[in-house]
Amino acid sequence: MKYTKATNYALHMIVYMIEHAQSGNLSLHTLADHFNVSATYLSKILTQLVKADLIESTSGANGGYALRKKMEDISYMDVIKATEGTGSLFECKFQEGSKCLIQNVMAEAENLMETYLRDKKLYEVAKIQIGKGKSF
Amino acid sequence: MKYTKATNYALHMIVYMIEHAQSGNLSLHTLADHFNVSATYLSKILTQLVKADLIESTSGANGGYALRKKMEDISYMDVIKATEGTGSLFECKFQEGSKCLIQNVMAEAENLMETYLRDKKLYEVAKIQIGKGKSF
DNA sequence: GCGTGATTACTCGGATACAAGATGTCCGAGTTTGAGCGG
DNA sequence: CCGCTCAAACTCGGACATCTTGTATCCGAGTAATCACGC
Repeated sequence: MKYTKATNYALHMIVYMIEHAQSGNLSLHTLADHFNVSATYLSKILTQLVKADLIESTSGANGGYALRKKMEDISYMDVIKATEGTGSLFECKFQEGSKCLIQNVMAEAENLMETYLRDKKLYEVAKIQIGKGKSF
Repeated sequence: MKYTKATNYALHMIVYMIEHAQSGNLSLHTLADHFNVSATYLSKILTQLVKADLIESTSGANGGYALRKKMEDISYMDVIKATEGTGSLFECKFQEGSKCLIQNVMAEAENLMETYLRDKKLYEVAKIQIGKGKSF
């Protein structure tokens, strides 16, 4: 099990959008160029972020993507859930519900990671990178 | 990202082997029957556990699989590493090494889960299930 | 009784088939802005 | 100046194509115990 590339893109995308939050809408093309990804593919990922209410999109000329949620509040977990989907990492195939003791332990472990990532905000990274003048 | 079925099987397999540790070697066929999995497939998983030095296999008549590592010491993480492979869950595709701040945070989160699972031993589950007379 | 060989009960590993999910492309359709043009 | 149309600049979503990985099967080979048989 690995995090998908989509998650990798999405996280960097949000950081980039935080850095350029004052520049108004960012077009798909701009983002795709900057990250060197195909625009059509990137649009799929951004759509996921839109559905998760992290960003919003406006179509038509001068349209594009912009943050929707308050930038200081966007956590790693927000983004990960959007791209990886909700649902536990481990599911016992032998017993239904939470009867499986192994599954309970695994869930506890996942929970640990999850709360950590729910507290960590992407804003922190963006701040630092703005200071350094870095782009991603 | 999800844990694979193989991990699910492997964890239950180890618990079962702890419960039946006194019965000598457990044949592939016995295990496959009990968990209702094809023997050939299960053998692949067990081979991974052998390579991770968690269990040992003896071929020939009366052969089979038995625990190698001290049963009280086998952690969830031992098994997971064996089946899922080592290596981080998240790898930044833009920057090499640990230059990516996002990756560092993700690694920290993973580390949290990992240490938890390294402390948790499968022996605990086996003990409880022996008490209940359960099989998995 | 004692070697020797065959049989039986096992695991090992490569090759391969199959399924699912991640990755990526194509294209047609909808939406908003703004420029151009005629009245 | 107003209103109309039209093109340009955008995003949206479905349908695919492709690649990778997990899941699973088949089969031939190797290994160890045990049984049978002949001496």
